[in-house]
Amino acid sequence: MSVWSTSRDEGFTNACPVCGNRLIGDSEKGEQVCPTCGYVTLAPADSGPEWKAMDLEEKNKRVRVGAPTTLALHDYGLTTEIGRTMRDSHGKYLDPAMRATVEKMRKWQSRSRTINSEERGLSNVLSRISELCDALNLPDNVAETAAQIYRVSAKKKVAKSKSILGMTAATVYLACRKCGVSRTLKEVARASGMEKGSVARYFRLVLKEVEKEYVPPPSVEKYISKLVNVAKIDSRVEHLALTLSRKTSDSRISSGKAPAGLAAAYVYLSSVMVGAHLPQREVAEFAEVTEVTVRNRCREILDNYVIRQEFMQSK
DNA sequence: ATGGTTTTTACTGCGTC
DNA sequence: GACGCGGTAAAAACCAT
Repeated sequence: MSVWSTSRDEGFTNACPVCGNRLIGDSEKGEQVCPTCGYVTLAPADSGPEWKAMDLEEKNKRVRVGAPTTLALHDYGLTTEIGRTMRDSHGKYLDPAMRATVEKMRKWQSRSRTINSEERGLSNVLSRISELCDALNLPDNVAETAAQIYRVSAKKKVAKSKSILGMTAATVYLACRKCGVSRTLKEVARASGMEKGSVARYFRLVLKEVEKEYVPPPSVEKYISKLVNVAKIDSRVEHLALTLSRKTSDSRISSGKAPAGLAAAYVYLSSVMVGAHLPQREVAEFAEVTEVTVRNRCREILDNYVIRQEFMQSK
């Protein structure tokens, strides 16, 4: 980052952005080469008009749409280019094979540079977002939503100098909630390899800055369906759990309680009533809560409602 | 930061197979 | 004995203030 944002004056004593080693080379020509990885940079001060003009032409041919060329070209006054001199860092001419290689590199370099750094960063994050969505087996619409959220937060500068990992996890989690897909913060955190707490922090940030109003977590019903799916439970159990949940939707029971725990309780109760009788242990495990929580929710449901036979018949 | 609420951890006792 | 279940106290996590 510092490499890209330093001013022209001090930009020449920098470390290689690829491997971190100190760059060496001809500052008069404006070229600097990394002795280790071969990274070459050309200072904007030395970017002569001839190749600049060529680049503009090339750009106009290749790029159909995008930011104004001046903006895209100049990278805020800092640009990276592989020189055309075909000499190595000691001024010696390169052999033909090396010339070809460098020529190829230069071509790619110039192509990739036609996209400005902001867009490059954006596409990087967007691909990370879709990776995370893949890992979580999320449907396309969630990935789309996540991408949209990130675009907005990038535009609003919320993502500025924030961890890419944190932002991707937060946007994906928010997208899940917006789409009503039941993925817990825990699951998203696990898939992204982050601490739950830090994902939560980023999530709150994105929620506050990008999504003006509060997005409620998925309903208990959603959790029930998910739980039944992942645990491959009889659909009769699901049906009963859902009716049970609807008939007893009550602030006394649900307010302030983790939906996953409630869902587990409904599924457990239903499994007993239907005769499948899953162990609490299993239901709790699939719902990612503890047995204690399942018991507590069960007790509260049974304390507040008399569950009559009708529920079982009305399947 | 704090206090209230919820969840988890860890442990115990009970009945049944 | 092992297993499933119910309960409890205390720690930890969470959330609004």
